[in-house]
Amino acid sequence: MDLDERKYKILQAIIDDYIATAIPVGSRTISRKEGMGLSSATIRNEMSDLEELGYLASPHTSAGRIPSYRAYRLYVDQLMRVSSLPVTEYTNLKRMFTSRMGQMEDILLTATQALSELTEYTSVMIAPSVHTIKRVQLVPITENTALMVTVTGETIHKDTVIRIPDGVSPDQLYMLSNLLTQRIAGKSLSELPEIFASLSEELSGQQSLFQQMMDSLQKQLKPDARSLHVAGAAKMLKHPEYSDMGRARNLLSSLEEQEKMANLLMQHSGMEFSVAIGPELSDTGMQDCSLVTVSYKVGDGIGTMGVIGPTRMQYGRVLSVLDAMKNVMNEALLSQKGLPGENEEQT
Amino acid sequence: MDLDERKYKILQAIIDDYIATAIPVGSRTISRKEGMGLSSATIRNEMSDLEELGYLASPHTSAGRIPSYRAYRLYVDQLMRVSSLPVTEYTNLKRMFTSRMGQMEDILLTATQALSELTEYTSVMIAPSVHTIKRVQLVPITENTALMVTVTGETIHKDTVIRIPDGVSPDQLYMLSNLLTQRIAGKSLSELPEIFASLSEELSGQQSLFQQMMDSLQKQLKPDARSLHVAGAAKMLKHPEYSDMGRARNLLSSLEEQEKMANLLMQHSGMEFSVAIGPELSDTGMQDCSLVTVSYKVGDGIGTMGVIGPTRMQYGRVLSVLDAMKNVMNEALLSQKGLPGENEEQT
DNA sequence: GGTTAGCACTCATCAAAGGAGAGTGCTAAC
DNA sequence: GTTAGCACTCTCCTTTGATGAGTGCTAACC
Repeated sequence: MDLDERKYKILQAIIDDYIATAIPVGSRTISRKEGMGLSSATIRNEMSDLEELGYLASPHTSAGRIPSYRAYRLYVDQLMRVSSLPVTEYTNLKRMFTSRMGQMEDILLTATQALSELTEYTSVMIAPSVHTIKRVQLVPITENTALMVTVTGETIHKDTVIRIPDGVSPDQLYMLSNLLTQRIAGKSLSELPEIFASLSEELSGQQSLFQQMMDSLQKQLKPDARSLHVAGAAKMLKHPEYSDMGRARNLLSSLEEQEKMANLLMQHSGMEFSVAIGPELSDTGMQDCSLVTVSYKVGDGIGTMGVIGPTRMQYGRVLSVLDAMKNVMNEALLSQKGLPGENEEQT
Repeated sequence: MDLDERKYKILQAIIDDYIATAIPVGSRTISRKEGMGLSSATIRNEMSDLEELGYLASPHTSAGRIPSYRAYRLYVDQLMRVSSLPVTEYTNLKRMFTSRMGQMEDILLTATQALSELTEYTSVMIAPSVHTIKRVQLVPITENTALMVTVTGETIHKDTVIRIPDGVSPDQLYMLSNLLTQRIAGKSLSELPEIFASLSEELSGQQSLFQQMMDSLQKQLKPDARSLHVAGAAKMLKHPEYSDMGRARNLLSSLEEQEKMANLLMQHSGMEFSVAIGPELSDTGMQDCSLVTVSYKVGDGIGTMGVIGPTRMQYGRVLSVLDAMKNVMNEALLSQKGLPGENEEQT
């Protein structure tokens, strides 16, 4: 079952070649490769073995071989070399984030677009989900409505409209906000129910208001589809595997289903790196794609970004780009706090 | 130069047919149409005239004719009949908005998706831009930063992170917010500079803080690319005009350029309806598309939504869908305020 | 004079046929 | 174990011819 040294080498050469060209690779192509030193006939025999082992497949009798999903799995796990991103590219990337970057949203948007530009594939990103709250404040809108602003980190905040019972003044809302903030700050989602329970005893008569606040807090702490960014979907059409219209449309439709995509990414959340190949994505309708993801941290929140491409993906390149992006984003998010002297890590 | 009754009728029949089928229409097809009562030969003569007048073109000698951009212009301006949306579809549409709709964002998202579903084209939407402010509030985040929340309407609000000078307490921020709100509420962008001038005299020493707030207010009042929604881009691939990969990619890339799209929509902002056909869109890289837009109002803000499709677009249908959507959105946004009894119009 | 039937002509589209090229599998020799 | 050689397979491309839709023109018709 195990492959010997030579088979590994040949398989790697085949995959490398196929990733680069997208055309089935023949025995002669490999035998002519630098450092191979074997005739095409020998390669042919080895290829035949590899096919039997399930690593290669031939589209038809007299085409070359193409790697199977299994081969890509092996490639990613063992054969691939991941070089770090060239310095020039890395500095370019960094520069994109040092210009007038404002909000979290801007950073995510820029990162998503850059990811797609650098890889020539589609990129997806979900904003970090957060689990503790720093501050809650009610901002009056009309007599009977207020905006509930939740600050969950230096850079992340969300809002919902809340209905206010009659006869509650703006100043009362302010007091309430302060009280709530005091009790809630630093607590996690699971602790909220007790806090609310004790609070509503203290401040009885405001049940409906509390209930609303509780509900929206819970909603806000869950990562939602709205925090999903997708960039470079059109880039997929560049790759020959999507010259078939039906396939292309399928893929693009999947990418547009924000909920689905967000869930998919969430599944990989927290994993430092992860690579899902072809059939491993079958429940998402993207059977002939691969998804490479990395997670990044912002404060105590974890976000995930990924690159979607054909199974014949430049895994090595994509991984190095993602790794670089993770670093650059971290730096950007740290410096973005606007608090020189408070940065926890190196600049 | 003017066309007689019969030419109008024939041209209309040709355009209708071409819009429905996307294949060049021949003289026989038209002559067989109900209520035409002319032989193919006669139609042929008329078509020949129409071609000379620039309303028709033939892809090659023995294909039928296809309408020119000029013909579509004429069609939209004079020939087309816009029926209002069938009642069943309208009620379906309404139902989508009556379920648990929360924020403005949700409504926009739903509307954009529905628009694309109903028309089978791509839809775009920008959130209403606003010109007066109802309330400003600073919410402390850390020692040195605060979130500036601006409420500009019952449903619209934006936020930016602001840097706070040392030694300003949360309560001071609250006071400041109230003072600012008092002075600013109901004023428009152009009046802001004076207000700030007089305020900064009163509260000297807080120049940098004021400057920041001023800057972000101005930024917030401008509609930005971030408020753009696009839905159903993949739908374009369904239409035969985009079976050519290069063309399809061009279009999809354009759709991804949020800034460009937002600007394009802004150009049509305020117009009740507008239709831009083919070459009229040439500066956007979508020469062979058409864009139909309508504007909708939310409070004193005006938003714009549109549908992008091939020049061979079902203009009548699209217009009626957009009109219906405008109404439904208005209702949704009114009822969404959560203030029964305060609705300015019928429910 | 407008309308129509008839006919020659044009051109895209489709299917069939044949050649070229790439690649394989097998066999026999090294 | 490795390699050269060769027959064989199958896709891809081009050519060819048939089909059919549609036009433009002319001459006849009302």
